[in-house]
Amino acid sequence: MQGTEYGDDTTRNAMAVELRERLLSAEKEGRPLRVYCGYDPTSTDLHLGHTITMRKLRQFQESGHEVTFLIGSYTALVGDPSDKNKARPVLTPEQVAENARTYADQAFRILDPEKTVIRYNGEWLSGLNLLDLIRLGQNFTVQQFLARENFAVRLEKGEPIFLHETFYALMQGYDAVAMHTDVQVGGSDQLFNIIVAGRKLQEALGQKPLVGIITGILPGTDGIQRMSKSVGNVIPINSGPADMFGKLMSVPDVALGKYMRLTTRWLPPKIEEIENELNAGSLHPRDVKMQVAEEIVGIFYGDAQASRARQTFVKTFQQREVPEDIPEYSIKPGQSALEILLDAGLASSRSEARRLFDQKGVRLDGTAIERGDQTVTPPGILQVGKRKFLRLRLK
RNA sequence: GGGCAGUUACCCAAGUGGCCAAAGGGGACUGACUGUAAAUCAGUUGUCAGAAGACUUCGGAGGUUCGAAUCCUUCACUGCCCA
Repeated sequence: MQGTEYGDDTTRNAMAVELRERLLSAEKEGRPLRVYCGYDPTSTDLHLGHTITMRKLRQFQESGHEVTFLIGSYTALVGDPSDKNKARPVLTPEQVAENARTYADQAFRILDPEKTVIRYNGEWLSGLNLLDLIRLGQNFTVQQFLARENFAVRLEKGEPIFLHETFYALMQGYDAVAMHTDVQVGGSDQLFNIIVAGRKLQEALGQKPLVGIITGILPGTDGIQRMSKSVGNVIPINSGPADMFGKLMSVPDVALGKYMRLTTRWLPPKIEEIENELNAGSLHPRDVKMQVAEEIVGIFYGDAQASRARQTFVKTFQQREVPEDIPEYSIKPGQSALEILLDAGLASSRSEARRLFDQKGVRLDGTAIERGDQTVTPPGILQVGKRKFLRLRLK
């Protein structure tokens, strides 16, 4: 139960007991537990936050249980109200299909492809008719939904809560039923969907209620808010080793503990020791963060890449050197510096580009270019801000 | 269905006829500094323009006015109260 987080100890203990019982009974029956976690394809990228539950799934996998990576092709059409205080814009089936396509590949950076079952909940949800939905709804009261914090908050603030948002929990609960789930993994924001909706529906439909494994929530690069695409604080799995390393380094120091606990492979005693030394001042937060970054990049890209990413970071940002892998740009004759920025996508408008020049944010081989209408003679390295580089050359 | 309130830039939010490209906060960007792309401090943050200036923007459309984010009409959406 390491790295889990329930709202209260009673639930936690109950779940621990149930998990133990379930493991025993499954063993007697000679079958593996059916474990799943669902992911809604609301964007094309999975991010670090998603990987916490994926690593839990991996643990079950390694103990020989049957793990399903469920893509919420149908639930994504509704949008989970759990992770937001606002209604989520409804996605079109085309968008969902597009996003779903990329998910499985990314998931296999963590999960064992041989042992993972991939399913889409449209499989069974699309077959429900109105009567089925009514029957599902008979198991819940409006009060139960209004008691949920995110709905309560929105109600309080006078923000709209659309009826279809309440379907989400029903749909997810039905997923558990459709797959005869023994164990469901999810973040603590899923507490209601898992513990209330899933278990209740299973019981109502004559199944043994599942055991919920509730994991902690990873804050995003701002260090405070939960990592989520809509907040814009994500570290995507596919961001590449160097970029992932950098993004990890930009996470505020206060979030270090959570990152160590939720995303590294380190064991609790090691983490505690690090924290003690941090508090005592014998370890530097920056150095710890570097270790964390290297560890996490290593999980996804391997140790060699991780150590290269670290070196690149040190060179670029600590020693202010130019990194090795930078995009090239071929200058056209007579092209001004401003036009290069625009054309290379380093500025989105002429005004923005001009501001960068005014703020001395554009440098050629280390010397600031004062005016955008200057022309530049390649070869040379054009730097915009601290982290954008362009290797200029003549066409 | 009826009554009332509201819809402002990336987000939150002020502004109720000219001084409004529009306060403030958040975010983002740039710089300084540093221990890091953390923290802190300063600046920038509609577009086009080397300054002056011009143009587009305050839910949509239309109107009143020399002049509108601000007034009127209408449409759409949201909340609250009543049914």
